[in-house]
Amino acid sequence: MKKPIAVRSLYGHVMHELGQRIVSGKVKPGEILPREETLAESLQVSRTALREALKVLSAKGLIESRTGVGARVLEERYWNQLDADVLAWRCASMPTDDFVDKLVEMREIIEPAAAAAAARRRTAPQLAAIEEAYNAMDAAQTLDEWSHADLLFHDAVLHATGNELMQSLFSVIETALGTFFTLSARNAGNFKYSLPYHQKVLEAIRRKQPEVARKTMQSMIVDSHTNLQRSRSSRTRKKASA
Amino acid sequence: MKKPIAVRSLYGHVMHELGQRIVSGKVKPGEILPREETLAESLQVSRTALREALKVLSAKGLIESRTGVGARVLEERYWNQLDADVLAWRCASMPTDDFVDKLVEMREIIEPAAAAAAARRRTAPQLAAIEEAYNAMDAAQTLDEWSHADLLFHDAVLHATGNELMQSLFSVIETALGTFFTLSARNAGNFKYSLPYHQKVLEAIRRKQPEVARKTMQSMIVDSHTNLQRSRSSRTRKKASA
DNA sequence: ATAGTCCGTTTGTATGACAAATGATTCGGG
DNA sequence: CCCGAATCATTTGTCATACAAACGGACTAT
Repeated sequence: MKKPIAVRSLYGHVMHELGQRIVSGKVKPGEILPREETLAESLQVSRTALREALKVLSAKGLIESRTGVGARVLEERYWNQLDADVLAWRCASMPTDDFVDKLVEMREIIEPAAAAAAARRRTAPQLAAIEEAYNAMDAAQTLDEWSHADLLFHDAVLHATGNELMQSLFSVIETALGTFFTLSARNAGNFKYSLPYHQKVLEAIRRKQPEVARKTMQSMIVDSHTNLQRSRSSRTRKKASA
Repeated sequence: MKKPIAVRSLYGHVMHELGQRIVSGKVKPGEILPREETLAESLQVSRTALREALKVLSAKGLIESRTGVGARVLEERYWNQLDADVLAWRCASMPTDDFVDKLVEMREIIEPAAAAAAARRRTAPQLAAIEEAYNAMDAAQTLDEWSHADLLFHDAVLHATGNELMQSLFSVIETALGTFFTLSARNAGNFKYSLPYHQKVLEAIRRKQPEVARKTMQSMIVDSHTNLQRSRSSRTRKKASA
């Protein structure tokens, strides 16, 4: 789930700006950022605000500051790739096909297992939350309403596993679904095509049938991936004919 | 893999102290921390250092600072549970059996899938890295050497998936294995008992046999979980007889 | 050639000041 | 008496400045 507040403070803007520069590759791993005073000046903020941004970027594993040397951009293997901000920055410009595939692979690993665990252990209120999300999906009139309810559904399933480590993976699912909605926005005709899948998952979790839940969730993801590839190839064709 | 530097600066100490207080439950979600000036004084640091610690804790989703109100501890669902620090704080005092089970569940979901993906896509250098780790495990004389090599092995497998999102889950495996080594330190007699499993995983990845790799990894985790439960029940018995 | 020392550079920490936002309190009108 | 609006105290947000500490390269003496 999203953090309560999403407003960006001054330091937030700076962090966003620098984070995006790093993730997008405008500054590459190994490079040293300009010294704090210079950076602060070029970004029009005080050194204090800049330093808070650098501290957070450092916590996300993007940079490492050392006395007397400066802030070095770390290699990608040190990046906190599951961090919601890092994921968002990678999707800021149109995400690579390659990256989309990786997101889907993560979903294929996480969500079927989560659905199975939820079917085994869900409590009544957890089931109710899933059902509520499903009903919202059913009632959705616009793509926006649908995508919001869809996120709620998948979050509720993760929550129903009763394993909070699982739920922290929501950032990955959120990014994957967000990308999917963006890419498939043009063929918005039948955005509710996956509703039956969701219903089957809900039913399997209600009836405590782990393997049914797992397989159905698996099918849903594979299916949505297929759809994505279709819209991807049409995009390619469009590009080639242009 | 660990970050290059592990030394703790002043702000690091403060962050560690406050983070542990929150994760351990000494201050509970919903509570407001003392005002910055007071906190800084009681921790013997300047407000500057304190604020950097608070910013990072805020980035980890543990707290939320609001002007005129103070820093509120957020509910656990907002915590960045996969963060290496948060995981470490949860294990700081002897981890709950409940938490260990959750770690194992994550391993059961992640690692078999990772082993399968690695068997499908590993490059020659990636395989070499896994093999090197295996050889180090084989040659290990002490529990320390073994655990270090073991971490390298599992990290190399994650790396061989070619999916960097996968590799960021290493923090979970690291914490799980670390806990395992701690809990099973007393019966350190045959700490190398899982070597054959590792060999089979290595071979399956070498021969590009995804399903063999998946199943073997799965068995290894189940087996180590069984071992853990054994040492856990002996601990319980000891406690009961005391 | 090499080890040790010096020195400039850059981050780390401390301090003091003010701006901005929040929530409670007070005041005024109905 | 009730309710809304202005006011005020409190707390974080941002800025500016100063100095301490660590790092790396240059320089020196052996």
